[in-house]
Amino acid sequence: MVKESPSLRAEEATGNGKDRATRGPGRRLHGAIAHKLGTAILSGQYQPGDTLSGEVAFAEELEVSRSAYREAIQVLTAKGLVESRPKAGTRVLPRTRWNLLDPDVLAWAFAGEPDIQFVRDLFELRAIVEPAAARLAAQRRDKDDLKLMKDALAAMRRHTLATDAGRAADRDFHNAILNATRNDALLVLTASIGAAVNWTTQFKQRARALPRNPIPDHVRVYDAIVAGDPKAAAEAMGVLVDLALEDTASAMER
Amino acid sequence: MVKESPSLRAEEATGNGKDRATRGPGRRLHGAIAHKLGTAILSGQYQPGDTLSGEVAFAEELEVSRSAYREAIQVLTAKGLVESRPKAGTRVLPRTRWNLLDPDVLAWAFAGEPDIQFVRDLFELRAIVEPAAARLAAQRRDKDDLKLMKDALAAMRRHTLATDAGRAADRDFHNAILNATRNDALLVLTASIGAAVNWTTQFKQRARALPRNPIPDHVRVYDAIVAGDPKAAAEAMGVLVDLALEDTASAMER
DNA sequence: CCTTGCAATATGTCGGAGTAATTGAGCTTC
DNA sequence: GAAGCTCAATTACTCCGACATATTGCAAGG
Repeated sequence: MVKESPSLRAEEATGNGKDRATRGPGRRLHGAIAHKLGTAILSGQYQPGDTLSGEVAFAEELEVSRSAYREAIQVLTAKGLVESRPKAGTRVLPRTRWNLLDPDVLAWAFAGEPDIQFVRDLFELRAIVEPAAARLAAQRRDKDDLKLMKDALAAMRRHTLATDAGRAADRDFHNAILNATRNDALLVLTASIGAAVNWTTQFKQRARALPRNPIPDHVRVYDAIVAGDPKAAAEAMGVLVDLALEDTASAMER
Repeated sequence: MVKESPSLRAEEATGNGKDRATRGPGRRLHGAIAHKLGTAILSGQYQPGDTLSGEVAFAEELEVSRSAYREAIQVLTAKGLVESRPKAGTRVLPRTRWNLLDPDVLAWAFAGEPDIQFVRDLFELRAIVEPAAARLAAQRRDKDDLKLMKDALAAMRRHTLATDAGRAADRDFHNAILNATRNDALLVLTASIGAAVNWTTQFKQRARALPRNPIPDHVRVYDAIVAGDPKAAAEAMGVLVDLALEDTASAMER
């Protein structure tokens, strides 16, 4: 048995409890374990069909109690990543069983080197859903929705997409659109994907300076929604997503 | 506090272990608890902001160990339904935090009387995604995909939608289309929604005899995909979803 | 080839020690 | 005297390790 000093406990031992509670990988110990195992699975370190042999062995290796490990496994099971059966051990399920749209799973998928094919799938889904959302928003928005969009747009103008505040404003803008659709299912879906994709945006930023000014494209979407023109809103959002895809794709190919 | 004789243990006490293991609400004890609490939350029995006060109190009331209750809470936490913090108790999160696209959450949502608005949201999402999926399938399908669709279609003809086998064939047909898109994200999303919606299909069946023969509509989709005509495939799938929505809506209004 | 017994392993249970956060009392300040 | 702040006690979650149980894969024997 090799002591690898997994540093799961070490994090706690440093007494830096505040950080762990506010923005650690998982706020709690089992959350940290779930994060560790989740990223290992998503990164392909464990293949579907592999077995995480030994409840006790794992608990010892990670230097945590069996309870903590068990609760982490419950989390992974709840997200469809693994399945535990007596005697057989805990096995990684085939990819089709994974809840790829779960925010945590998405976060784990993008924790390491994101799979290019998966990123493309996500953008494709986004290209399907977001224009449709813009269409619905153009039909159903009220004054409050428009105000939220306008404010977010103004914030985007003030800061740029290179800053945290700017990216937050971008998220706010898209969220305002989703809210205007009055569709909860659409909201949670796109919010999850958007959050994950924004991870790749930082990626993109790191690769090179922003190649174009995104404001005019956003304004076109906003104007169409204000005008209550569903067709124009969908088309404007379509080009927005396409451009984002282009930028990300070219950034990842280098 | 009312004693409601939770009967979670009683199920085990009857010695009917096989049933619980094969097709119970959740295969395991904590799964059963998660199902119970999950349906209670989804049905609005617990409102967002409410607190499930007391780990020990709940464990005693349900007559299970604290560990089992705790693992169930982990599952709910993983799905974004609740959040546990020391001293404050376990609180139900606002609806926007829920992973509404999680298969289990969907199942819980449809366990009782499904919320009409939510069903409409789901159909709306389906109406957005499935035609787009058909479009992609028409572009990317290969011979094996077509064979799967053809077989499923034949099975649908043999059995009707009134039988389990027929509904399974329907699912196979749609899954074959999703597989042909070569997009995993699309696959898991629509599979989840489809499964949930099929719950309402049984509902529909219970309400009245099937009002129309669904085969011709399916054939139109199939033909368009065979021909490699994306536009026609998307349109044909669009009418298919619309008709399903109509049927379900009229069935729920009575 | 099928059945049966064994053993390995995950599941369920329990109670206690530890820890973090809320609450309210007591104090200080204006 | 009222308002705001500090701090400690309470409270509930969190983690732990050992024990009991049930399921199942595997192998031996019919």
